[in-house]
Amino acid sequence: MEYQFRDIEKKWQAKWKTDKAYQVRNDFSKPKFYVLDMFPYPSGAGLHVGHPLGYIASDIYSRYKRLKGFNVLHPMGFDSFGLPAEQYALDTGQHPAVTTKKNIETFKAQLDNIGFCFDWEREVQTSDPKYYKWTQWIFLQLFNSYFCNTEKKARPISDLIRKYETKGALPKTGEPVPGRHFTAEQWKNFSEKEQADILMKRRLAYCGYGEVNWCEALGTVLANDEVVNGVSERGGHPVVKKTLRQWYLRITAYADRLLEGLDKVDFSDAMKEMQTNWIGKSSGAEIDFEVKKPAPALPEEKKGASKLRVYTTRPDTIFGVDFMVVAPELEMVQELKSAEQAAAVDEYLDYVKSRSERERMAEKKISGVFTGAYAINPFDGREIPIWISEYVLAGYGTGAIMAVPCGDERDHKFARHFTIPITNIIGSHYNGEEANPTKEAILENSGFLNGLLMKDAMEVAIRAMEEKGIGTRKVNYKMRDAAFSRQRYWGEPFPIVWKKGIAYPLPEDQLPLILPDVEKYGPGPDGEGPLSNIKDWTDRSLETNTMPGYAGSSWYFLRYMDPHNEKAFCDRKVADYWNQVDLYIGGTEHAVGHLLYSRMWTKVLFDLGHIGYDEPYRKLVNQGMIQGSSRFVYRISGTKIFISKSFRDKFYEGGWDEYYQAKEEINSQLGYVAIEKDGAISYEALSKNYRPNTFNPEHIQEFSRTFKIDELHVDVNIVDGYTLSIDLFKKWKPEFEMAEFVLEEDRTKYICGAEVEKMSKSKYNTVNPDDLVMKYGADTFRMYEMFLGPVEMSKPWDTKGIEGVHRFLKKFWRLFADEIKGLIVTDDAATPEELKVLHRTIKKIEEDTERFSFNTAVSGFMIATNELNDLKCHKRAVLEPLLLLITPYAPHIAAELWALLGHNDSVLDAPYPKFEAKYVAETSKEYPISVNGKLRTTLNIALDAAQADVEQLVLNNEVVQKWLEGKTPKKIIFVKGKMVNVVM
RNA sequence: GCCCGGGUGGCGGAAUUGGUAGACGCAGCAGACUCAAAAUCUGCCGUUCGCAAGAAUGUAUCGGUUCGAUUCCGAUCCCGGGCACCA
Repeated sequence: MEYQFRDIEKKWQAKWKTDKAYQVRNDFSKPKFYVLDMFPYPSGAGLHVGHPLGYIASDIYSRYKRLKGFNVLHPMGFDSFGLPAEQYALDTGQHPAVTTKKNIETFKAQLDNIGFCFDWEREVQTSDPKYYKWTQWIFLQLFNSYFCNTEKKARPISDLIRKYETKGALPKTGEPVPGRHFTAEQWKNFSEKEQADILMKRRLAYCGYGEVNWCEALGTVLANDEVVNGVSERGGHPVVKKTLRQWYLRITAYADRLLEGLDKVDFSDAMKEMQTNWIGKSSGAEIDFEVKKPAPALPEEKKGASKLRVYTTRPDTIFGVDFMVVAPELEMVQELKSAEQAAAVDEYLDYVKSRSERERMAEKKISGVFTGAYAINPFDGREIPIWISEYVLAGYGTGAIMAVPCGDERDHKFARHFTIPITNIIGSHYNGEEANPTKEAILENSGFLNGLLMKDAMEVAIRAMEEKGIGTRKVNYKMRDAAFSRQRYWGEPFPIVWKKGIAYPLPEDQLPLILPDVEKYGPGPDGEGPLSNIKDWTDRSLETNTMPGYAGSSWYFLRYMDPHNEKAFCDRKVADYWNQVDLYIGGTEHAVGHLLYSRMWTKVLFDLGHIGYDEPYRKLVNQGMIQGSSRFVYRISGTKIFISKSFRDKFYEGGWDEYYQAKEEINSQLGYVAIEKDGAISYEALSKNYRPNTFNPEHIQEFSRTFKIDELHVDVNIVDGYTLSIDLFKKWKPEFEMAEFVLEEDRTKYICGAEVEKMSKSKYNTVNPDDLVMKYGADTFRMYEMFLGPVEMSKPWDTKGIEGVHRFLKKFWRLFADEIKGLIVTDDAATPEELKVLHRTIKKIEEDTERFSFNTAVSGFMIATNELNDLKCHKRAVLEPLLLLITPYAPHIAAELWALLGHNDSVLDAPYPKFEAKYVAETSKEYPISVNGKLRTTLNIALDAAQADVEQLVLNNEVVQKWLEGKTPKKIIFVKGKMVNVVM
């Protein structure tokens, strides 16, 4: 009876499917455990070996928890709205729904092949109307809510309306500002449009005009996290700033709670830091400076405000301010420029406009211009020149800064560049060459702050400013509200109707608002989405934008709990039962996108009372990326001659001797002169490899040149390690059919070059899990992916090692069954030694599985199998528990053997073996004995021996005596059951 | 530039967090079985010296704490990831 993994796996997968073995019930009586994988975007390329890594880890953990008696929810679905499907539709005219459906089928087949325990009855697809009905519904919750700043939570917008109707909106202190503040009476007199505009400024999902990241190539806006280095994350197209009507999520309102929430969840430090940096909280002060304009460029009546408000995190440096900088985009620049500086300022503004976001980021040139105006330092009356420069961002703080060159690197460079005198307020901490941003210096030249430590001066300065009424404490965030609309087709339509410029939510009973079919997927007029091409749609005045990719993924974890509910996104009782995701597995690439959005949505749903927790994921594990290990072949340019790697190395890195040697060897192997004396490719080499009808001898001049070597990616699947399979290579592509090969000098192998790169089709370094499952079985594949190393670590894929894991499973099988005799398991009683192996293994596997150390757990199975093999142990008492231990890792082989052992129940629900310490207990132990920390010998010592006896035993030992040379040791150290150290 | 990780054999990686470094696997070498191959099994496998027993040395580099350091501290050098005019 051999290990027929293919038959076994097929059989059990079919059985589990008909038995609905993976069906999960909302059984409130059982303890629950929720394991979730970040669901995939179903791309056309299918799975490669990198994708299942996280799924295998979560699958093992789910199955383990199930054996431990938990009701485990481990669902899977598809993030099926998104750009690539639409791009594909644009190119081919195929409806995204069609291609998406096809891709999902491929994905599911591939996943099932690996034997995951997903309950497909709970599958969700974000592009399914039954699903996006609730995405739209949650959007309406966001639209119909505002963030209450006193309670720090979302509340229904109706509460706000009631407040406006009864109390209006008046400032707590000071004078009301027209346009911002109003009485209840005024509110009632506002037109509907005026009221709607005011409310829009508070809604959690709101529509507004703003600068957005516009990507012309994709024809849509992108959220900040979708833009990397000034180009789009997907496709790398240029991105420009554009002012457009857009929908936004008021995620900034939740900045503090998103930050605080990080303390309650188990994410890696790196992940927490990425989110913290993205939110970018800083505290400081806003300070008003009086502005003095000597010769205004504008007529007196248009002069406007005469105050400049800046934001700073270092109010303690107020006496070190040597100039002010205002962002060029700010309108107040017009008011600030003086008559004689007006031309220079205008010229600079033109220059700034001409520069793209990309240029600005790529070359950080120091540039700027003096406005002609001065600010007055409120404490010493000093006149401070006001400049404009692009290094100050309009969108952060007040768009204006006070520059302290001795303490800030950028200010320092600016001051140096424009030779602005620098005031030193930190004494010897400033060396005149470089700014020093320290907070530890004692202040000098700082008026009433003199002699104070900077850290302490901060408070003193803020208080003084508040007393004078010229400054206030202020917290700022780098994070901006998230752009929430896309001018695309393949996304959720907004359940919004526009009438006379007012956005009305669609009534709930009209959801879902179904995405209509379109004839063409191209953009509509004025940069609007494809939906604007549909007459029926525009006739109904429906919003023509669609929601971005992250809409559906922001709440999907809730839908899995109650996927077929048509009355609610999820029943409250069910949501309470399954509660938070106990374990969430996915890549780090979603750190500042998906994870932040989904945390925000959860908080909103919590605030509005729809669910009972405000963090979606209790623990997050980031699986590493599996990189591709690419292989290269080396072709002499213009020929079909491929040279093995060592020749390329000799040509590239070797000296003249190597060069001539390599050349001779190449010519000798080919049997004709391919490389001439002068290093040119011979006529023969060229003509031999071109078909006569395509090669014109007249072109000989053109072709006769010093040779170059082309480096070509070769499909890793036709390379064994580094050795190229020449037969397969010739068949791989028609153009290689006639290829000639120069082998290594032993003339047996063609060796390829190698490099670690991202796995991708174009680099021919992808490995399809289907092929490996076919060749070695799903169980081997699962265990091998885990064996590769810690789940969190990124590592290059190496197919070679899979043999070792496969050998192990075959050996494991042979503990139970024999080729000739069949099942060889006996009912004999286990020896103490065998029980020791078993219980040591139980302990190890359980600990390793709990702490996610699946690679060492697999090693543990291998060690146990080797040991039992050595002991020739084929006893049921030992093998049965071992079988249960391995079930989460290799469910198919476990199920088969479990059945062979005569069990009728399912191995998936068998009780997990219990570790019993008594079997591994020892009476004596071989102790390492070291002298002065150096290992000298070992001694067998009874565990219950008194310390004095052990000391005597150690001192009497002849090896120890030899090292002591008759001297008495200073002390003898006993390391808790581990070793004994004699200190001289 | 700033902030996180991390540097261990030919390779992937272990080391219960201060206690025999290199588990387990791959690759390699030698051998057994076989007409042969596959499969399987056995032994060796950081470096140096040695026939061997053994000894010395060794976890990026240098220094420190300790009876004892891959682990803790300081400095330096590399590699990976994130952020990048956020005042």
